[in-house]
Amino acid sequence: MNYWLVKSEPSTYSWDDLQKDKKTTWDGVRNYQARNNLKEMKKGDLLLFYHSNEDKAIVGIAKVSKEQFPDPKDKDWIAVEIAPERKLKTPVTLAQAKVDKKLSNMVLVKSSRLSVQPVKREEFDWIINLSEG
DNA sequence: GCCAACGTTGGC
DNA sequence: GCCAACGTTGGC
Repeated sequence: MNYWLVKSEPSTYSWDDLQKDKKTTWDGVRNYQARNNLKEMKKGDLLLFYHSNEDKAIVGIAKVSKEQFPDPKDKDWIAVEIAPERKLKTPVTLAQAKVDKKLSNMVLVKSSRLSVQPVKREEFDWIINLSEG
């Protein structure tokens, strides 16, 4: 079981949109590193759902409901399907992650532009702990 | 809205 | 294959 983080601008597609839709095709990724991460995703893997720009916070947990398939908009790229797992009780902000010793090595902090990134199990668990104690 | 950081493109 | 130019992302 692996853990990931995906980013979305809430004005484009928010956590609430995902909860409303019950599932969504995570397509439109046009970056090789991000694509490689998409390829690694297995059904049942958990994803942190991060709101960039407006919130700059991890707001929910989603899971991979369908493994890689061709991006419907461009067959040279791939997509996965994700479904909401649950909303975090309190969002964990980027500012929190930056100052937290356990999270300061996260890809989110180190390489902020990557839109699909791996998360370590310890990081994932600690984020849940920060959010829900 | 600005701009730094980074990835991609294309001329050589 | 190098690297300058360019476009995009995303924090501030």
